[in-house]
Amino acid sequence: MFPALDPLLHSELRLAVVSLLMSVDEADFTYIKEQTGATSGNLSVQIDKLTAAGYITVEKGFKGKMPRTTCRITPSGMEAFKGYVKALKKYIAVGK
Amino acid sequence: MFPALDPLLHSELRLAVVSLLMSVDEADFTYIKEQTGATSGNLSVQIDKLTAAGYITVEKGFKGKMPRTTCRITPSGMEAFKGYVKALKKYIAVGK
DNA sequence: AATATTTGGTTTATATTATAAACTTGTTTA
DNA sequence: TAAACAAGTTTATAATATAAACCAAATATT
Repeated sequence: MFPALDPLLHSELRLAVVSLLMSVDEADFTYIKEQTGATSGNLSVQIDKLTAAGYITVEKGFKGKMPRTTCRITPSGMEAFKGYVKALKKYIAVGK
Repeated sequence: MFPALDPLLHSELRLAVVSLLMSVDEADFTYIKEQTGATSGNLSVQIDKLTAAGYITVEKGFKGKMPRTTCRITPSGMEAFKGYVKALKKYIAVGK
């Protein structure tokens, strides 16, 4: 009746990050930080967790001389997101 | 862009409990436990939190000689649930 | 030129949370 | 009457989210 919710995605910030990455080809740290309103520390930690899970990839490079961290969602991350949304709908579709 | 999610509802078990109570007039402890698959301890704690928040009410009585705990959602709980669902949709409606 | 500030993060610490394990009280059954 | 069961509650633990503190390099200021 109530399927388990992937704990990696059932987190406000991680869900926002993955949701954002679903809608764009890539996004860098600063942009994600702006869009989500997260603190750097929190974002850094959550990006690490998503990376460790294989849900996103991180590429570190430079924009001019400044460091730049670019994130992308992986096919596995897309699947996980879709699964999470599907599961969640069992919770929020009242009276069905 | 990503609205805050009510932390009281952003919990797998509490969300299941509230979701369940949205769909019925009332439900007792044992029934909720069956439907959610939760352990008694966990359910007891989460029911307390929802009660403290004013999202549900708890009525203790007896069915014959056995104790019975009946839960109902409050108007405030209904509002909170609706708000949570609305906020959540910003996260799961990709590409909109 | 030296110093201060900003950028782009990482690491570490803390406070909260979810969850399970252990316990309690009373009831039914063998 | 003793064992098992019902219906929970309380307490302990492990995981989590989050913020605070820190760091290195680049840029701006005096």
